[in-house]
Amino acid sequence: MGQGGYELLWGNPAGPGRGRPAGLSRERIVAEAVAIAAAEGLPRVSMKHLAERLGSGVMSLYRHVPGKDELVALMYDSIMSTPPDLPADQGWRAALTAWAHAVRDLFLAHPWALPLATVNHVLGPGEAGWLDSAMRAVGASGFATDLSLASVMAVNNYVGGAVRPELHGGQEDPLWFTFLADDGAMQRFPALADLVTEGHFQESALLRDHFSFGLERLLDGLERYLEPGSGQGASLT
Amino acid sequence: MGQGGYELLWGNPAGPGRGRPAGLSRERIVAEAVAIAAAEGLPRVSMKHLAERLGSGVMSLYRHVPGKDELVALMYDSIMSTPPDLPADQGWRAALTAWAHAVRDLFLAHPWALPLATVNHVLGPGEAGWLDSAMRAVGASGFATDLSLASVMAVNNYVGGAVRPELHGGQEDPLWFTFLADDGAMQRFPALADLVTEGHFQESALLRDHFSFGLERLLDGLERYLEPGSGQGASLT
DNA sequence: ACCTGAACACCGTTCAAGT
DNA sequence: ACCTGAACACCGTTCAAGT
Repeated sequence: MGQGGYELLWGNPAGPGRGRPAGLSRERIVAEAVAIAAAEGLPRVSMKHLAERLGSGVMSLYRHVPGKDELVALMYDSIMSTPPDLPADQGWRAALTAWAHAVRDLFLAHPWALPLATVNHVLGPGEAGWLDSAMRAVGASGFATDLSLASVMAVNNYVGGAVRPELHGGQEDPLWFTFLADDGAMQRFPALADLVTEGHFQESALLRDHFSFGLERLLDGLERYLEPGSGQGASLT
Repeated sequence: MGQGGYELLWGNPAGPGRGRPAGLSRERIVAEAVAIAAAEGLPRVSMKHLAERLGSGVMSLYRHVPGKDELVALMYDSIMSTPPDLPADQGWRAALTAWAHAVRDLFLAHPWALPLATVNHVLGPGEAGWLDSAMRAVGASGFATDLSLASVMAVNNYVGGAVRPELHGGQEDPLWFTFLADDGAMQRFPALADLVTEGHFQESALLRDHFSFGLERLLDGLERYLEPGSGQGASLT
């Protein structure tokens, strides 16, 4: 216990309402930090800039938040404060499909959050709630917990990777393949050059197709495993 | 063209050998930066610290590299300088399996590089070579290019997400579920609490099982789509 | 012409001075 | 006791002084 100072990630929501916003509060700080990240990008979230936006002194922030790292953790968890609504009576596949698209929507709405997901962080109550909702939805079909977890993790892992091209592609600054579209690179990697000229890396409609295509394949594979149809039982190893 | 200063990402490998290492060179700078990231973590890669390690002045680095961002791009691409060896005559599934594990090994060997993959970056020749190797291996089975791309992307996206828990779990400081293992959280998320007590988030053997499990499901789904067995043709949409 | 130290505008956080 | 400004140890990069 007492891991660093991340306790407040799981702490009470800043106590019962005792009057007006009264100036600074943890909620207001986190909300403003999220707003800055959304509007100007995560690197612009500095204690100095944040305090300026809140009309307070820099050091006043440290009364409500132990430090920058914990603030970022709170920002990340805050965007997952409400778990998604999942169809309860249409089976595990419909539930996981809805869940996957909810995760996708979440990261499309908060592009700054995706790199944070790939960094070693503390599981907060928000993220735990999202995981829990998926586990319950899959578990409702009666699978063993380890099998449910493996399935949820597989979908979660896929989505985390698959949102990435959608975040970067289709925008005004397609950094990614800039150099592929040029001269010598075309000759070095002919298999890739075709794809660039056909627009597979830039058109957002194609990228969305890729997201759904991979998700459907994964769910097909899970379905074959979870509901073999034939006699073989379903065990993890 | 002239995108910022990332041209040198695709430029010649620093000219023909003209004598001894002679002090500073782009290769030496990038290699040392990678060594620092491996030993002390990416945040410790600062121009000042790097120059100190190289026994040079800070500003001398800017003679060989436009800036920090471009240096990081070069670091990232340098770890993919040699594409993986793939089995050439055992079909697309064997090739993609080998490729997926090679990507996994790459990020396990360079944990600092995974967050960079999720950030908007310029495709370098190294990463292009890895993609190209996968495209050629799958294309050899005769699928349409867009179908090959969708399959390679699906596997790539899955692996990028699935390596993540392996990087964080199984180490001495399992930050992730620290608070799940405690008191009230267990009651809020009972479905998750079981998994913690059973060790699903910490034991690296189980995490490796998860990686393979999801990959096999995805490949099963791709196989059913690419080789239907029944009469239906294979088209992307 | 080439190289690089000093200076600048930042950053997160400690520490002690203020009330 | 609570709050917060000044100070510290960083950071990447510009700019002009050095050779």
